Amino acid sequence: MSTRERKQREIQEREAKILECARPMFIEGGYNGLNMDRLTSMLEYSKGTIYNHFSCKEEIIITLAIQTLEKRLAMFEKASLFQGTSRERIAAIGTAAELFVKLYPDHFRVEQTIRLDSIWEKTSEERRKIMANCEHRCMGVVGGIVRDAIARDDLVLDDHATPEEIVFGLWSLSFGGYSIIATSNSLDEIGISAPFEMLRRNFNRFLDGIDWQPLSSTVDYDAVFDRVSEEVFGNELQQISV
Amino acid sequence: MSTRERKQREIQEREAKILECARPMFIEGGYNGLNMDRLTSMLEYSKGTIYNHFSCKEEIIITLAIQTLEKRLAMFEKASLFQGTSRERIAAIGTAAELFVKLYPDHFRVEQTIRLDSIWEKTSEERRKIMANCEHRCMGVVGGIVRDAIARDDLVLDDHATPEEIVFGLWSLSFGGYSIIATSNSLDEIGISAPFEMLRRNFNRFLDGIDWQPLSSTVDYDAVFDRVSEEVFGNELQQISV
DNA sequence: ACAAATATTGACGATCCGTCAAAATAAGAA
DNA sequence: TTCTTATTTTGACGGATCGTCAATATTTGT
Repeated sequence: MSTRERKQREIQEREAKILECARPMFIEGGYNGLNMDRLTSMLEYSKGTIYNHFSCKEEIIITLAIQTLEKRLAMFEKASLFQGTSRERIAAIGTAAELFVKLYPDHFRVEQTIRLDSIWEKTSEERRKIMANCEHRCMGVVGGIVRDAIARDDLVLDDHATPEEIVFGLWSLSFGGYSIIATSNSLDEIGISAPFEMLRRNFNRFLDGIDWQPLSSTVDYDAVFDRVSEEVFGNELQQISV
Repeated sequence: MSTRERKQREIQEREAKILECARPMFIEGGYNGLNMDRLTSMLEYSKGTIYNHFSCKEEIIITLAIQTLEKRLAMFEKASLFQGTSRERIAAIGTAAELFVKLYPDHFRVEQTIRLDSIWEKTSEERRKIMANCEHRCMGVVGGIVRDAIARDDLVLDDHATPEEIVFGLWSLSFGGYSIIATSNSLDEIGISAPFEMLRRNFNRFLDGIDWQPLSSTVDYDAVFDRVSEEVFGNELQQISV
């Protein structure tokens, strides 16, 4: 029965090939750039075979998104294991987020596309769940650090605030910042140069705002960024120049 | 020569009609939902006439975005005239941003679509400039308040920080937050209920983080939100229930 | 060796964008 | 008013692309 296994492996490999071919096409020209006819002619498989793997174009795109979301989750989980104060650990998450954006600069465009309702509607419930799962686990990792900070008295939340509210804040700030960086043309012109550094400082301003100890006035979190980059993500970073 | 003027007016009116018809189509089904053939058959004009106004589908969509961006700019300018401390005035901007999102809930989807590279590329330089202008002026309004706060000693920036950096922070936080609210399904499940209130509190956390006086611990900025809503935007709000 | 089940193919139908030659209308001249 | 010229409007059509499905090829089981 080894033929059965071989067949399965071949199917897996083919799926990987399809995605490998589709990704640069999408990066190049977005939703319209990913052309099913061209994809067909570039691969050695026919239209029908590709449609056996993915029931529609949108399913390919959401799978591209899932691929990178899984990388992000892995990076967040690695970052959360960083040894240090709770504030250093949340800084490590910030580092992971920034390095992720730089390692996979196309991810935002894929995710932005897939979130358009007209496209989202055509994706399968199954893959949507995988995406949601990735996201929830990412938030879970961050939430864990917030709760840990509270447990260690590094952070005190006022009356009705929840850890999720803080996670939402960090998420908003990062997501918004990276979206602006990714989609806005000519930030320079409006006085925003070195936006990544700006975002990092704004991240610290938010954390200082909730009095998450120790404050950025007493600890150099840029140094933490560098340490995390090297100690935790040294491997990943060899491929690019930050 | 009154016929010439009449003709011009008719063209203006027709353009308005096209956009009026296109907007609900786009809201309903996004980029694909805006169907040029259907648009044609719903209006009493033919395909060619519509293409005399807009050289392509994307031009219609960017014009929809510009329409609401102009409303936002007007709201920001109105908000910036609010009489009070600099911190109250920035709170007024926050109020304007939130009310804008609630008044024009479809704006984010339009803007998200237009920012996709594959669509952006097809828009005219002319309309892109109009969009950029709207955006820059919005940021200018906010920047003005930040500079005013510095001049009044309500706010002190550290060494290398610029007013633009603060604007970028507020922009990231708001844009990110509203994007998440608009596109994320089931925020409830992950512990984020009443996200607008959360975002407002996070907005204040950021401002407290940079020590913008007077802090939210001494002033009830929710009350300011209510005052601004009524005093400045009472008219606009009659049409909706916040 | 043959039958049944499964996988693959690519021509085709359907949809939709944008064009352009022809028709209609408006403007100007006689 | 009537005829000519300029402008505007029309909608049938070409071209591109998505997804289907009957026909073909391959694999599995007896």
